Amino acid sequence: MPELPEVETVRRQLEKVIVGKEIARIEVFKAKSWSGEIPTVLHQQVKGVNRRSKVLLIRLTNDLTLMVHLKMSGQLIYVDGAFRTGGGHPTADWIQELPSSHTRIAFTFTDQTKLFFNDQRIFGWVRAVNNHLAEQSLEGLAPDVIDPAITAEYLFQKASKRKMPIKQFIMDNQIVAGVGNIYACDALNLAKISPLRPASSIPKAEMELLLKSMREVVELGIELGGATAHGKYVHVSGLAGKYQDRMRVYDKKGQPCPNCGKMIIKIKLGGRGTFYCPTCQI
DNA sequence: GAGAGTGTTGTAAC
DNA sequence: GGTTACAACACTCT
Repeated sequence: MPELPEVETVRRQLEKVIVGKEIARIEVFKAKSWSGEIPTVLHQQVKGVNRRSKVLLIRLTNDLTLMVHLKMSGQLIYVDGAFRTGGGHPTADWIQELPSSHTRIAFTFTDQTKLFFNDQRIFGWVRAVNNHLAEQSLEGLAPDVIDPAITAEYLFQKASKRKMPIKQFIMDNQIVAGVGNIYACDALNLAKISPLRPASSIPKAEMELLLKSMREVVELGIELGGATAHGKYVHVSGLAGKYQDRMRVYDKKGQPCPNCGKMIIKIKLGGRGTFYCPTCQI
């Protein structure tokens, strides 16, 4: 689930439904998914919901922050009585009882609404830390790709000493945050740049085009509520996103390239599936 | 049964 | 010290 647009979508939906609510109860079903002192979080109100890269920051009244990372398969699902909130269309496997076998943590608010943290692969986590610690742990993260602090000049400079493939370069959170595998593949296709090119070989003008392309696909992703890739087993706050219908090359091996109509191929790069068009991405 | 999956992090080797 | 490569995390689906 988590690419930046998915996390931002969750953030926006959460903001609408949990700000102002008081946490009455926390059930931890999987110890590995949680860290923090539960009593410090109880009876606190949610002040706001922020995001930094792919980390959600749920701010509480006592200067504590609940940091949430969904990693590969996490979901935050808000349940208000019998209905899930949001806007959009529930998917078929929504008709399930919560907590489910993948529920790792459940928050209950004083008005009896609930927030479930589901995570199939248990890579994700929720941490209750004080604000200072939260900031500290985010220090190494570069600004988001949609942050004006990221400029083509900055990327060009950073890339100048890097021989690593450009795709790995733009997915490096210490360079620029928020570009995951799907959006990296799509941005490179939009910019017509081969994912294999060494980062240092990209001239400034092309870097400008690449940055513009990264922003374009990420912003489209946010607009469409993120992607729900690989069919059904991932949802955005319980609702399917629509970006998957607009993906350019990701998961489209053998299909025609949106630029030139030639066939998209799949390779492995840095251990990750990488889709691109060898005809026009050069 | 093998391999792959939307993400990070730690370690080891250059 | 900077950069790069790769395994590991744990589980489900193809």
